[in-house]
Amino acid sequence: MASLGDLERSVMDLLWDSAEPLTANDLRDELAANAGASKELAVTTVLTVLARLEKKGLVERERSTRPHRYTASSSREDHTVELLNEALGNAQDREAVLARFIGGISPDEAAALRAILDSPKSA
Amino acid sequence: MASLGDLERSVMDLLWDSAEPLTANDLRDELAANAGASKELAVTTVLTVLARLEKKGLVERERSTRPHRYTASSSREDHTVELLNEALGNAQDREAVLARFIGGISPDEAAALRAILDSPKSA
DNA sequence: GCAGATTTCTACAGCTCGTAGAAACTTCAG
DNA sequence: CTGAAGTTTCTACGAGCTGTAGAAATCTGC
Repeated sequence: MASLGDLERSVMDLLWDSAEPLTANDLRDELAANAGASKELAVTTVLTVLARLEKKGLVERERSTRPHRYTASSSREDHTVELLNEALGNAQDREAVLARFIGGISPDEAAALRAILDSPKSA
Repeated sequence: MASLGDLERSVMDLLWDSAEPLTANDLRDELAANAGASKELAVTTVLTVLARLEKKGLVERERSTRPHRYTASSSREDHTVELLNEALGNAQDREAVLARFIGGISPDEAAALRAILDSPKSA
């Protein structure tokens, strides 16, 4: 239950980047703006996608207000972490994977990682 | 170009676990054994899946031998790392994600990570 | 109560995946 | 060389997911 389609992803990106909840119309407008005039989606299209994202648990909807307002149910980072864990899930020897993974990241990120590991975050 | 279907995944698992290249018949038999008698796939089914996996670049095929022999083109770990990077790919602030990710792994793995980071692997 | 905005329902085309038969091809025995 | 048995390729279909949206139902303010 992870991979998103292109449009679903675009919608999520907008929701993640927005501090405020957005309506379907807001999203339609933003999508049009971001993609140039080439993309003039029908509002029903956006609503369908939102309904699907809601069903997938990725967005929440305020039904109280009349134009329903949608928000991402978790941050982009948390979502990405979920993806990472999912990808790691079906790996038996996690450590071997992590080793290789670490080997491939930039020195900056390695430094950041070390800082995180050494930080007293595990209270 | 990442997610595999159930059967595709099963086939990859067998190929990854095998030191030797396998034929479609080998795979059909193993699949039947692993899944109990419930699964008696036609060989053509296995061949179709193998062809698709080959097209995806996940398996390689020896056409020289008569029953073609198939091998995974990269190790399970390398493949998983690719998935990880793919998941991270569409995240802007990789460090924030990594921080959260690290926060969620087990102490053992954290220790392993530290060891990896500190090791003189970057030759 | 109605017009306009909004949401829900229904639908379809394109793609992937599991599944496999039919047809073509290869190879070995006789 | 010829045919049978094994192997591979071609073609296909149904199910599920995604982009897309019209039609119909619903709501809301005037």
